[in-house]
Amino acid sequence: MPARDLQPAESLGFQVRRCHRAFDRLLNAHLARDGLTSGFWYVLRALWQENGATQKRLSQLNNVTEPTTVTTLNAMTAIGLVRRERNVEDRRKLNIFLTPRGESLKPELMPTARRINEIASAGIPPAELEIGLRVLKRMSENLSREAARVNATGDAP
Amino acid sequence: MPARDLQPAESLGFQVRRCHRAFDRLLNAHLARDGLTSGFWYVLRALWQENGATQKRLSQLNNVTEPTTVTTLNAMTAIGLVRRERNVEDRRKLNIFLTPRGESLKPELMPTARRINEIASAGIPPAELEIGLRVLKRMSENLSREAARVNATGDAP
DNA sequence: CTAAATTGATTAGATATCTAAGTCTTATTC
DNA sequence: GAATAAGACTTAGATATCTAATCAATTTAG
Repeated sequence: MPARDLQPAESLGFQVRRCHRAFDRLLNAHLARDGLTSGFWYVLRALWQENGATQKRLSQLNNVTEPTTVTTLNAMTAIGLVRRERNVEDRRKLNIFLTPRGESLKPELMPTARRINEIASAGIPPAELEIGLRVLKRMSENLSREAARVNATGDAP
Repeated sequence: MPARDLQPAESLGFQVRRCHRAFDRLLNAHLARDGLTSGFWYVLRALWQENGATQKRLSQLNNVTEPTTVTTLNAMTAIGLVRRERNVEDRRKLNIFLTPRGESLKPELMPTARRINEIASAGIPPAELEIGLRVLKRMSENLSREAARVNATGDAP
């Protein structure tokens, strides 16, 4: 039997994208009141966990490219959320540190993040949320591995 | 007991974003060979299902704003994938139709989409994939509803 | 039946993201 | 140990996306 079309509604890629847009829009709507964006948010969050991370490390944590991180950090430095510090052992590296202002946003913003996750999760059994999270992690791994392979082997499909 | 920090790894919003980046990168890498982008892809897919949809309808299906759809359709029209046709009953509307070229991409691109979903799903039990899909759909609904509410009520958190 | 509100599409301007290429530093190799 | 390769960051240029404001057609209310 011929495989029937993969319907958008049944495509994981489609639904992940759709869900991402929904999260991102609501998150930005909340952050905009403080003059922040979702891009800033993900960097702040990484630094709250791992203050002093390099730009490369931040890129990996958020799964964005290094130029994207550069742009975001430029904007964040300009408004005084973070500062860059040249690493003395390896002068290629820059370590990124939170300013007091960057630190101080944590108690204000963490509840927002929690709240948005709660809104998203409403009415979904905890056991299913846990599986959903596991599936997302595994898919990210699978896709990143394939992207690395494609890059390495010069784009074999 | 004070709620401990919501770790990025355990945040649905974070993992959805991360996974979206991974999907989008791999999809774009494949489409780039045909001079296409993931934005085109989602419009094509919607039209394969619902040829003649209005721009507003396409925006809703893909959960992007109308200006985004306009930009995407301009680019797609320029390279001859779709054409716009003024609706005669309601002249505010434009119906979007696939050109023969737009039609013809389907048999080439559908297997690619299927393949990327397979890569993403590797090693995940079907039952869990199904739950993952259901969770994503429900979260999209929850978040869209909240975004609509926030817009309507003038931004009450 | 006209004035006001709503709707679909667009334009304008901003931010985020990507790829490709460039700079400077460190590591490797002959 | 000088030449070459690799690594971390940056710059340049392109696309996608968003919000806010505008335009034209239709619907709704007085």
